[in-house]
Amino acid sequence: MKNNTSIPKATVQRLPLYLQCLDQLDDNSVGISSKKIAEIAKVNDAQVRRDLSYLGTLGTRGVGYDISTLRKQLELELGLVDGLSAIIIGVGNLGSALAEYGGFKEKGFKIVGLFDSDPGKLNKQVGGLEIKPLTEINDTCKKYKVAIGIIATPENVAEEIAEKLISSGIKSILNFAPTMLKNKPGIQIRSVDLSQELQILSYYLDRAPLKVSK
Amino acid sequence: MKNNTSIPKATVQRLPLYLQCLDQLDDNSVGISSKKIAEIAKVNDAQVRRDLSYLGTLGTRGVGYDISTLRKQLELELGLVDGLSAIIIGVGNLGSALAEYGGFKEKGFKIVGLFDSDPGKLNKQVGGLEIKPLTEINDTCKKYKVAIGIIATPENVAEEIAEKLISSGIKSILNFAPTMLKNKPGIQIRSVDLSQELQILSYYLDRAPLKVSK
DNA sequence: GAGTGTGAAAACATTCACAGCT
DNA sequence: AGCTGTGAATGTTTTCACACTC
Repeated sequence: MKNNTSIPKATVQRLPLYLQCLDQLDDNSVGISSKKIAEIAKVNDAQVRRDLSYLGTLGTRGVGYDISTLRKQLELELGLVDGLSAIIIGVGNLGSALAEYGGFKEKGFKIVGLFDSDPGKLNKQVGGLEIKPLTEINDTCKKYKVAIGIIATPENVAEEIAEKLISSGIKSILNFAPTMLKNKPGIQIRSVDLSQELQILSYYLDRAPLKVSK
Repeated sequence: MKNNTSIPKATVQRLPLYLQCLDQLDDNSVGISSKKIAEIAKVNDAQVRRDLSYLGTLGTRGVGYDISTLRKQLELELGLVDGLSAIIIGVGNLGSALAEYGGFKEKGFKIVGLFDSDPGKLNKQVGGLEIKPLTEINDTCKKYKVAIGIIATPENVAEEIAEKLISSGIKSILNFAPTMLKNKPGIQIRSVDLSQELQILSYYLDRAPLKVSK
């Protein structure tokens, strides 16, 4: 399929999942079928084929997908090829955890700055980086062409931090503070609210065995 | 609307969001309109009304929703009323962050146990709880009727931890390990993969201004 | 006038089922 | 025989638009 039209949102959400599936293949196999991916990702196999077809004609009929080609294409489509830089604002427990989280580098992201408003934390090292004051956000963004800002501050300052990030040229924000940031045009915001995840689980508690509207 | 039919998945995902919106109302207002909620939650206002209508007839035409009634109903529907218990397995950076994360108690969840396989961590206190060995998971689950298990271990042990949790009677798992857990019938699993969130943001980087399929 | 609740329409997403390639 | 890619069918979600209530 020729790729002019843009990829559906629902598909974009699953692409990282497929990438994860590939990483999880223990054996050194070379090819994989949509059925196998579907099994690991827990989705329908037609779904996998349709999703992957948005990336181009990647598979071989009767055979399957070449793992290395597929991985490359997924990374390309997701824009992971040239190691995006990110900074973390708020180096409390969560911020530290993120700073030391191995998964980011593994997936091609580079944390290039840690920032905190607490003077007591300045110059401390976390995950190999020194904690800097908020005033240096702008410089770091310029210097490293930072693509993504990760907010791990308390909720009450998240909004002003978001504005600071945007004024430093950042276009994408991953927000861990449990607050809804205001919409800014042209800025991508994703929020991960840990409590909300628990709340969703809570809804399905004990109802799981009953028929739930798919 | 009488509520026999079950609430759509997409709606369930948004209910915690609406709850968050209410918490965020700084002023001591008593009522709120779907339009206002929509603005904060960044969704369409008809969506808000449709979603809330699944919980019953909560609003008053011409007036709006009573905030306290609405909050109560949201909490009821999500099953948050009787303070669910959760345990955390893996007390590394992320596990510690979760253990000390205030948002959980605030939203009515109670962390009642921390577990780690590292003997060096045993008996240390984190967030007011002592770290226990994995062998005690089962006892704690029974004693506190633990509803939810939170996995914050390295990926390579996540699967076996999941099985241990299930065999201790846990029906809902929140998985932070970057690995796809196998499906178990009757068990609810939600995964939060931090890298995947960044990857999704990465896709929309610099494409945001272009027309992206909604 | 303001704002809900909801049919009906539109948009989007998933799944089936099979032709076509290896 | 096995597996992809994709029309067509189906299912789900969102949005419109308006009757109805306060």
